[in-house]
Amino acid sequence: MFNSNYMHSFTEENYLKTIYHLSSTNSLVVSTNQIAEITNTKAASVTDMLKKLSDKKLINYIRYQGVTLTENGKNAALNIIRKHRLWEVFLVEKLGFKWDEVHDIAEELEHINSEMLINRLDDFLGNPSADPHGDPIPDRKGAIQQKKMIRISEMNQTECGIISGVSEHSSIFLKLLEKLGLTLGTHVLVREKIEFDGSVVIQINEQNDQTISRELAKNILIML
Amino acid sequence: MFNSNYMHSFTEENYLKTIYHLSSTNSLVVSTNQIAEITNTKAASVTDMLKKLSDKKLINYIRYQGVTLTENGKNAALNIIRKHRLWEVFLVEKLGFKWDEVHDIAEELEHINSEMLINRLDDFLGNPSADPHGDPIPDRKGAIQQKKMIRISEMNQTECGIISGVSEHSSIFLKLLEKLGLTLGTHVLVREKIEFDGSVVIQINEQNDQTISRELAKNILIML
DNA sequence: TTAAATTTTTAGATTAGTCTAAAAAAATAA
DNA sequence: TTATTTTTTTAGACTAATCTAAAAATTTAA
Repeated sequence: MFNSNYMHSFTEENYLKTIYHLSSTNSLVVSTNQIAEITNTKAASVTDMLKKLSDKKLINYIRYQGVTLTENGKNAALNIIRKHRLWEVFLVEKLGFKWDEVHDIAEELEHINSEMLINRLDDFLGNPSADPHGDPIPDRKGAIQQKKMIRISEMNQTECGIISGVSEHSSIFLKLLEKLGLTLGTHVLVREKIEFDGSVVIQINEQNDQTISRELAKNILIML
Repeated sequence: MFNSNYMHSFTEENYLKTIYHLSSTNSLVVSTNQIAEITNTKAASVTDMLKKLSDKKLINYIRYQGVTLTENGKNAALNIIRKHRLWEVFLVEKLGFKWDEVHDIAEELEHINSEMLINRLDDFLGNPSADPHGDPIPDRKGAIQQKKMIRISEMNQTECGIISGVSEHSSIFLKLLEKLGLTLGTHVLVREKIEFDGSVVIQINEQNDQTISRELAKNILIML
């Protein structure tokens, strides 16, 4: 019953997901060491798994040269990401979790295997287009509409927009944003950019001004 | 992160659940072969796992003599059963699944590890006392209030009651009950008991009469 | 453009959960 | 109460996913 043709093991799924994320945030071609770091394993273990995923035609793999996902591999990865993000919406919208509490639980739920389940969940949630962190949710065919967003650190003085995403998902970061009132949907206007340390003075929701560090400004995504 | 002290592997959890079920439906002491049959493994594999569970103090195990659950083992089993049944309620009540469709998905969901998740799910569902098949849901302390129920096959002529549970959970059986209008909450009166083959003539919801086989009558539970 | 450093792969071992075949214990029957 | 059958355990092997140590390939630097 478990692990039929079109199914992949828990571990294989995590590798595919990792390769997808690395491939879309860093270089298109992903290296063994990059994967080892994210999955908390050793390079030797990664090599073994890459051979296996390559045999299954889920990745394009050439020794010493890194990997890319095949069409099948990409679809599998997007499906896992779809499940992860839908479950996150469920946890926040229906069960009252905070946005910094849902990642680990969704990491488990994303491996539950039932297309019917996930499509019904999707409908139950009203077919949301983004998860609680603003990340887009692939539809049932794997199509993902990536909104064009810009980091606060890349904005110019007097520019403004709405906080629509984050590029860092750690609980410590999300809790801080919450405390500073920098949650999704917040209106941000750039008052001043401090050249010395990269910090930015912003106006929040057309009210108070606040200075945020470069580290913070780099990880908050704005839709203009 | 995975499998800390108080956590058990997917496989260990399934063994504990199986032992609990066998212990409460058959004899208190469970045999190696019984477990092998339910878990679809060989007796030799079961013996290996029994040693492991015994080392972890989850079962009382004496070679050649079968096993019982320890207090810890019983709590672990009840927690898995709680999760399984709450997820079944979720699937039926919130996602519109039918009662014969939820078992396999709940088999996967029951292994998701988060006490907070399951307690919030419990609240979200309105703290149900039974799952879609009428099986009682243990509370967060593992307490389970077993309703006193009787099989239709054990009822006498002229006795009546409400269908409140089933002792068989296969899709084929549940679909049949659905077709015959014998779902939970249905009122049943015993008109006649056919001695020859054990079939029973029943009146359904104070309306039409119907004859059901012994096999069916044995697996429908009534609250008088 | 060779030498040094880094990255990646191979070789061989380990663990969890499973298997088959054979041995040991217990239950049943003659 | 001995012989036969059944159940359970042991012994030894296999697979997936991991590891360490060492070898091979690639990249960087002198």
